[in-house]
Amino acid sequence: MQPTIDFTLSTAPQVYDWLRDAILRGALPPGTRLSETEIGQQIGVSRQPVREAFIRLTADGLAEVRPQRGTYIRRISISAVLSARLIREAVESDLIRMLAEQADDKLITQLDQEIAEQSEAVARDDAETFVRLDDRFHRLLAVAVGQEAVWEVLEGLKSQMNRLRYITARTFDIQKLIGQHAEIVDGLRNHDPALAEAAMRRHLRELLNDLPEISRSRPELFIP
Amino acid sequence: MQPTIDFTLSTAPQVYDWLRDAILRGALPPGTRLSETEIGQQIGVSRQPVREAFIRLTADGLAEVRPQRGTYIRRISISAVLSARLIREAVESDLIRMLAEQADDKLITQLDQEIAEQSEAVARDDAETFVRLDDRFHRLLAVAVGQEAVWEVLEGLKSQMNRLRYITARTFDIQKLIGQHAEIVDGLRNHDPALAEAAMRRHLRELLNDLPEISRSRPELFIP
DNA sequence: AAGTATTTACTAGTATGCAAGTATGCATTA
DNA sequence: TAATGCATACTTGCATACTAGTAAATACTT
Repeated sequence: MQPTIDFTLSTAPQVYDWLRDAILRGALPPGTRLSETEIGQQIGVSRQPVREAFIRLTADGLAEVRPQRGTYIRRISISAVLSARLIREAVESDLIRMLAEQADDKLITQLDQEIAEQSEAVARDDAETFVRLDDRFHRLLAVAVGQEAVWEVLEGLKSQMNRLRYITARTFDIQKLIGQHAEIVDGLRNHDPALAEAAMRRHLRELLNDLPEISRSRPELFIP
Repeated sequence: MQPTIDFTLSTAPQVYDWLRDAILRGALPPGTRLSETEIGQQIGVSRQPVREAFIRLTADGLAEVRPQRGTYIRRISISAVLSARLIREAVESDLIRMLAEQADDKLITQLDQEIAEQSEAVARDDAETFVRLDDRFHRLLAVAVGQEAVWEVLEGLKSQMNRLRYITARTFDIQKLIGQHAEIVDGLRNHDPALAEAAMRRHLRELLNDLPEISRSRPELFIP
């Protein structure tokens, strides 16, 4: 596990991107102890850019600096995950209602195509691709109502949820999720805001179904 | 304009808090050029803690570092402000619906009291106090449904909106805002989720009424 | 042997030095 | 006069030295 640093560019952002990705993928599990010096030596840079990466990770809520003691990967905050889900449901519900009133045939066709791709991925048992396609599907809905900036905000909030997703990826019933995507698109196709919203809320409420079980079986990963 | 640095604590976070407050209050208007060295000399610390404060401000979207050129206070992003408002409306609407089903007499009394305090502030023509009370009112609603963490997230998003608020504070029709607060509480009093939600949406949709005018008269403060 | 002081090896926080890129004003040139 | 080259004074990015605080192992005392 080693990043490729391009020394013609600034190193600090590259260190940040590398560490952030590693945390979200679970390669650096909660509670892991990091050290500015150690990481710096590992990738061949001084403490300084590593330190700056740690500061940004702390601002993201992904790391925690204990002065004169060390820097630790933060445990997953259950309340932060639940908050992110609630916010996502509220916002995407509003967006989908707006979209139901203005969706045109071209968009519906595009969304049907997205769902077909998702089905292909699940047929190949390719969970990782599905996660990517799922993100793209929801993003596309936001872009279609001209609210790409809103999705960017949700993306940031989702970081805590994503950490969970990598832990629980196997237990998802992906086929069911795709069916829910189809229900959402049906709501758009019929220009029925209430239907689309109901489908979206049902969909997003299922995302954390297995949180209680996971947090019971792996308590060392979580804080309230 | 000078912060008081407590040298028994870490200085970097203190520098960050000071600069952030100055930006949100408009004391450092968009486009202002900062310098690590200059700020450091001004408050008697080295470049390092100032630099770390700049990094966090950049992560907040409040500053922008141009390598080898300087650090600048970011202009207010109109799309970010609009996104924050949309998200706030979606989330607070959901929260107020949940609250309408479970609000008890004690809470209603407390909210009535809050509104009374707001009226006192407007009677004294004390706009600054009203801004504080307004924040407390909305926060209280979130806390009452057990979603304080959600409000913390909204607080972060609101930073761009707050910069606007300090510019436009005088032009607000505060009396009208208080009336809308009362409508929201009436919805809760009658345990009528639809009524409460409608009042909340009406309320939050007015917050940016004067954005078009402000952005036309002060274009140097904004980017699309 | 148990408990207490001390040493030692770490940690992050801060200050400073150097390198490299940028902007600006001035001198030079056509 | 206008345009170009260049010296100079900035800027941030990174490396390094030093400080102070923490924790754990070790030595010492009772």
